[in-house]
Amino acid sequence: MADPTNAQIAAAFDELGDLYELDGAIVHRVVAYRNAAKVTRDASVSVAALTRAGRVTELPGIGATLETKLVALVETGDIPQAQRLRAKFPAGLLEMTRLPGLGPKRARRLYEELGIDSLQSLETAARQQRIRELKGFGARAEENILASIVRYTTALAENGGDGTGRFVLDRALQVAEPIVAALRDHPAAERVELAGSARRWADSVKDLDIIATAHDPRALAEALTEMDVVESVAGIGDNGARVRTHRGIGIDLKVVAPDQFGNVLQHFTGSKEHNVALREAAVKRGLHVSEYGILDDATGETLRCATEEEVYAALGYAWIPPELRENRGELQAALLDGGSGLPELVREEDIRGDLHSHTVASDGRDEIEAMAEAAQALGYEYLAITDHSASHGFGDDVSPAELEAQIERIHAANHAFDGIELLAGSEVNILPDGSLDYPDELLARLDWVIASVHSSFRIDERAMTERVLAAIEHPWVDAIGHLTGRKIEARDPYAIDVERVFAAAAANGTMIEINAAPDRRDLNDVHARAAAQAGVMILLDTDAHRVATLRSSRRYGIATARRAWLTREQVANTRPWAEFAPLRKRARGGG
DNA sequence: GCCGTTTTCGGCCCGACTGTTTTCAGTCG
Repeated sequence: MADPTNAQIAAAFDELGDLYELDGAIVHRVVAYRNAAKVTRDASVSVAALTRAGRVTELPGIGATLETKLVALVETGDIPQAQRLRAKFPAGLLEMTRLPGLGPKRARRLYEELGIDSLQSLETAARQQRIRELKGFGARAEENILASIVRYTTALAENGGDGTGRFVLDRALQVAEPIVAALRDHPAAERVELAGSARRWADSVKDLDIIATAHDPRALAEALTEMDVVESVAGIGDNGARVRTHRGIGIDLKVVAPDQFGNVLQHFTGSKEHNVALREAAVKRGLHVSEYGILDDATGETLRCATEEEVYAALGYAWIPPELRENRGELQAALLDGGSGLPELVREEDIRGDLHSHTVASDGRDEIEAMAEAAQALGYEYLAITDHSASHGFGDDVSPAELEAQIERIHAANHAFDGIELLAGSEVNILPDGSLDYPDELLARLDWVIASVHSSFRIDERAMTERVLAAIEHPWVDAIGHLTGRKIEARDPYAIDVERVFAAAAANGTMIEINAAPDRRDLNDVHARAAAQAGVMILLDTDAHRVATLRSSRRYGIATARRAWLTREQVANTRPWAEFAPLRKRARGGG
């Protein structure tokens, strides 16, 4: 049996936490499981392998008890305590706790006192007005439960996902950025900042938080509610407004006092895990952090901060870029006294070229020349044209003969354009057996080859890993594209042993891209950090299929790189062409 | 269940909101 992936282990911890919570365990025990799930999900090495090596308690939040459970999970595929609790609580009960407003305590009472064990029996009981008979429940509770069930089930039907209703970041920013700009332009506004997971550049967001200060808070709140994008207003007052846009995304505007702006912005930027860790560390120094200020036990005074820099400084830290605020070591690194130092993160303007783009030769929309002009407009020194290969299908495949003609076209364009190097490339399919779909002689004639998986996603982890390793070891493969194939909020990554992949890529001098397409961002932040630590040269590519995305996608790749703690040096295509060219495997004698 | 420049036991971030209460538990972010 294959080892469970980190994602599978994390899911097992989450499930056990939920089950223990239903079972009435103290909250700290439940939190311990949720922490362990997150640590596992964020781990850059195989937690199963660490468990086998007897080293898993080196992970923060994993102690002797969880180690025992991990051993059982790795060796038998399940955890005995989970089996026991699953028998005790029906699966429908866990689903009930996912309804907003219905937690483990109340769900369990519904189960024990009314025998309700599913969303269906819950709905029936609410309609029959049997729930109000329970002490602590009333008619309002029945209404809310029915409304929650409707929202939950329609969300499930609409996005086919888990009903969490998250938005890929670019969709959310398309809404958020014009709103923030408009609020900043409003005469009543002083400061307006996006907060929350959008400010941290997370893969997806649930809703949008905007923090502001204003001469006339009410006027600013009204300005938001009157915007065309707003579908409905859930609330408005002197402290802000809460609205829903036509796109279905909720926006919470908070207008706060200027001397607390830093506290509030820091609090609502999160992440939750970052804030909890920040506060726990502060308590040990007699400081209590909240969105209103920092209460000092010694003086009884509350420090209010107009800026985030003041908040972090008061707690002994350098200001931490929002992309790093995930409790992945950033607090330790930011300590003013004894920290190891935060990395100088790569920036959008550091990028000097793009190594993955498409044209009309395959499924792109624009011609070589248009893409070249767009790249030049971005100040790039190089652009690789990498259309799909011979077996791509969808009517977009490029036969070997067509590729030969494409090489000529690209080289001709390269002569026509001054100041930019146009690379004749290809995004070659990695076939299920690990072979490529062009002959080696043709691959050798190209200036650049990026190899990707575009078919047979569901083969098992071992086969997928061997498949990609074959490409990594291939002499004419310079880089690997979108390694895990995930589509954010739409398609899970395929099973692949990223540790083996990164080790092989580092050993072979094969680069791995962060594909910047906003619905891919693949490598993800955790993988990209692990890859760089393993010595892999990271690329930042847009996979642009048209002129516009050559620019517009780039910042999502940068965001992932920054969330991965990457510096400019760790991203290969921050280098000028003269330095990048010899880094290609084919230039290093790889062929 | 984890963890240790106040601890191997006794702590574990902080506050708002909701609905049901008459002082609060549960839930959420």
